[in-house]
Amino acid sequence: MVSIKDIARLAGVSASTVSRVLNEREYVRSEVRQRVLDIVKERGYVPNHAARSMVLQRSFTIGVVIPYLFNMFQRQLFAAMEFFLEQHGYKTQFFFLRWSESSEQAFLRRLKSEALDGIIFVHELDNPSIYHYIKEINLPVTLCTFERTEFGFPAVHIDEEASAKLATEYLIQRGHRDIGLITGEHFTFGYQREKGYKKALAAHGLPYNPELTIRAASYNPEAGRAGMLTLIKRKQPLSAVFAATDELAIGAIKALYESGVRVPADVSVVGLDDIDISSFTTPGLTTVRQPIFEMGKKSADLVCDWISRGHTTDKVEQFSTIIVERESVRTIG
Amino acid sequence: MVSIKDIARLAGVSASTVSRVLNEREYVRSEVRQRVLDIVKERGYVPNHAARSMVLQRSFTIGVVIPYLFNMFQRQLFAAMEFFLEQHGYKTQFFFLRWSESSEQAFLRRLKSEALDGIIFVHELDNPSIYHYIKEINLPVTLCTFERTEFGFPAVHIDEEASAKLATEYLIQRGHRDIGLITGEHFTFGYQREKGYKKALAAHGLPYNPELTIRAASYNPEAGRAGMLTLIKRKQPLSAVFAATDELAIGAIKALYESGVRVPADVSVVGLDDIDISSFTTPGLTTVRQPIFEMGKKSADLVCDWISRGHTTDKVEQFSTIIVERESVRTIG
DNA sequence: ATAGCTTCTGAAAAGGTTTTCATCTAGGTA
DNA sequence: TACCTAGATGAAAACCTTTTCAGAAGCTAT
Repeated sequence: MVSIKDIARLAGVSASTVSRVLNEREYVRSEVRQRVLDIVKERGYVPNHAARSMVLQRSFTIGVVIPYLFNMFQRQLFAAMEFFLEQHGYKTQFFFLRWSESSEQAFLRRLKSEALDGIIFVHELDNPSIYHYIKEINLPVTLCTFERTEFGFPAVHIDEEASAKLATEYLIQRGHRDIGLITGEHFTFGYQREKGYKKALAAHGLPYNPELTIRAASYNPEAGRAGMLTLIKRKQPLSAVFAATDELAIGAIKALYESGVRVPADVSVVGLDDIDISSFTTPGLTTVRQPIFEMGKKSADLVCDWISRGHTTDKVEQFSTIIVERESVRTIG
Repeated sequence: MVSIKDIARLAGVSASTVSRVLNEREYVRSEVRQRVLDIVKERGYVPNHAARSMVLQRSFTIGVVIPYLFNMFQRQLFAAMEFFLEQHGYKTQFFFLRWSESSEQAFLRRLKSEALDGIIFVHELDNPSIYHYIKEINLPVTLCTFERTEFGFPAVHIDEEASAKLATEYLIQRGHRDIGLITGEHFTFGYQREKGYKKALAAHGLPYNPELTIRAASYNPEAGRAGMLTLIKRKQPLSAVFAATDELAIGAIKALYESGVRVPADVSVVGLDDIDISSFTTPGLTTVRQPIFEMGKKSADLVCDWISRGHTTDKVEQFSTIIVERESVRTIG
């Protein structure tokens, strides 16, 4: 590997001068500059990243921290983040937290060992000690899909509760009274969406029947399918289901189909997220759209803002959500 | 940030000794070792990654290079790779190639600037110059989803052609004669799968009708939907479609459904990949299974093998594929 | 002629680690 | 007693950059 010293020697100048040329500093004769540039090009010289990041005390990379459930929603979010982070000149480094103490420790170690320039947290962590640490070392950060106002971190999110309420009310307005819920555990959004569902019922004077809610093991289609199957077994009156994520909804529809229940003729289903596969299911999934791409972009912009500005902007961006009507809901009565 | 020197000072020893303790070298009194370890723990010291990687001339990270089509197949592949790479003690760094000359140059620059310990290439690149360069600098590498025997790189892949042939023959054996093809461009697997389709027709004495093949703009559901729509417009006799990827198939089914054509009653569809959403579509997608998880694992194992062994194993692992029967195909006649 | 700028350049330090080499001590051997 | 060896430790070099500081050369203003 060719180093800056090699270039210096070849050009008959010092390493400092080469560095000045490369970093576009002033005070170097244009004739010298050209000579150095030529040699750099000829030899294919590229600055060593480790050396640079050591002396500069930064790594030009943003960490994206995410609990290990690598689903379709996250895929879309990542694609957006990576794209815009790169536009800002940063590399993206993913950290998949695997929900164990040791994985959290490992994360903290990596956080210290690599001089990350910033972090995006996707989904809320169980253990707030990490946030305290980040706060303490004053590392640029933004939260994505949730907020924690007490830390003063910038955040981008939707109103989870209101969105779930919107989905549920959509069903109520179409005459549904016996509405099931399939949600998951461990993540705040799961609980918030459950709360939104309950609020919708309450707002319309509908009783809450615990027999109609399923707390699935995860948020993926398989969990949705299993959840729907047990819901069916309970033999409660049921005309519609709100699934807390589109993936759960897709699984639920499959379970209904397998059980000979027609969607939406017999049971209606609405999801939340609007991942891109949702417009390709049959029937098309009626759901609440979360602007995934824009949220990814905004997250990237906010960390980079903090970094370049040198201090937090403390900005919380709440994106609004809308119903997107497809074919999985019917109007009754 | 606390450095090795701080620990040394605190423990009343030299930095060398601390380093020896941390790297589990011999020749350090157990009493001293314990003292150092205690202080390391107390201060939360973690070695600086940039410094280590500079002196060691390695980065403990594997690059995963992939053309920018971040689809569901790749999501599953990534999840597997990242998981096993971490088990081997490596970090994963993704490089999304965005199909421009400049993006390839940028990739090469990053390749040189970060001392990657190894690379996994997913999907074949248009431009073989990168492979030549890798070969030249003798960087541990493995190819995933394709092979290039002339370079002697280890590879994990399936027989694309045979798998497509298998899918097509499955339709032929069920009495289908007028079989459409929806594939995509730019990627070798797309062309190989097309070839497999043609071979199946030929092997069974069926004529190849170019009016029945669609070369879609991409490999995602949207492209599949658009492709199917134009195929329908051509008004050729058609009883089945082979879609080169499951995502294309999902889009095709949607288009059929929108056009009032029943699947599988009127037209049968088979895909290839068996991504995990395929068992959740309605009807369930009959497809050819590619062992995605195992392939991801194997790719990780092979690079790590090369690294630890110090020389290439030159091993090409061809995974076998099987039909997984679901509900999107009917038997006629 | 002197002092004081400007422009350009190089030497050297710094950043945090690993490793080599040298040194020191204690114990064993001739 | 003199010498050697093994174990334990520290000093210093090396990895590759950037940046600070100092100095040289050429110019302008006094």
